[in-house]
Amino acid sequence: MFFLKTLPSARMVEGYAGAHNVSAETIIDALTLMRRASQMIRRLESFFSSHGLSQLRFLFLIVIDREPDRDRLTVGEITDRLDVAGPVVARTLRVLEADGYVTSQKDEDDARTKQVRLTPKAHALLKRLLPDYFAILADEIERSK
Amino acid sequence: MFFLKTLPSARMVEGYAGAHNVSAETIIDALTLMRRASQMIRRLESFFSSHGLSQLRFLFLIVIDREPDRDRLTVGEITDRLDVAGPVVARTLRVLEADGYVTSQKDEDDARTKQVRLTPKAHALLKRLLPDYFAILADEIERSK
DNA sequence: TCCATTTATATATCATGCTATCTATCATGA
DNA sequence: TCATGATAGATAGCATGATATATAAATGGA
Repeated sequence: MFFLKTLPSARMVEGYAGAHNVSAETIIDALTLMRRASQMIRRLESFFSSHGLSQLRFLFLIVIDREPDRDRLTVGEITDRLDVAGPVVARTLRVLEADGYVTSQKDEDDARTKQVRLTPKAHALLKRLLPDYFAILADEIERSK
Repeated sequence: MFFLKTLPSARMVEGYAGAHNVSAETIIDALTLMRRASQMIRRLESFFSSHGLSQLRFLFLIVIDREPDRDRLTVGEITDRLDVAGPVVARTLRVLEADGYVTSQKDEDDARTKQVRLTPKAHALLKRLLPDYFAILADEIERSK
């Protein structure tokens, strides 16, 4: 998350020592990118929160759901696809399982690995949330044009 | 922060029910925006962390430093400029004060408000960090062109 | 004047990110 | 075959975001 409400002007950026190597415009572009993304993420988190989820829990479900030709992933495969540390995945799994969105069971060939799959409740939730999710993304892109 | 390492393809987005109201391309644009910003923010946090700071602590100092014609801000003014909740500002202030980057004192006219100003140590730190900060922003913009 | 309201900031507590470390299981080569 | 190292995942504990609430000072109308 980026935490500045009002970006500096190009003049202000130029005023800072060290900004002379790069164009102030480039700096403003970078700050604008982070600001826009942060506003988008705040809105998404608020949306997910109103449905008892979070962005991470939603994406956790999505990466399983979107896998072609498979209906389950191991914890490690989920960790590979999500940009968070392993322990966060482990805890998120515990929460999603407690909430009845996923089930997990030991792999029968390798007792170290755990297979995670979505419940019907999760499929129903995704089906319900995706249209609004896409609508928010589209709206945020539109509004900044 | 956005937590997906690999974005879905346009085809995959189209495959999801509800995506038909908006173009898959728009959705990909939004996801790309969040992904790029998140990578940028991760890199910045790592940079700040290696200097004993965080993005928030850095921006806290910046908003005071960049104020024209003033060398101090109240806690409320800092909260107005930063996109975090009040209690986070209060705690960040405590940390920055303990680290010797800011000093604070009660306003003499209004005992409720507290004036915060940068120490010479903070000015020196900003002067040292800003060139690298701008270089990272510029590099991240370049790399995604 | 004085009590009710507003304003400025701090405290308490929770949720969730991180790194470091642990346990259990598997694989391999002397 | 069994000790060594690699791999999968979980646990411990910290840092820092959020919301709800408390405290203290200023303000303003009866």
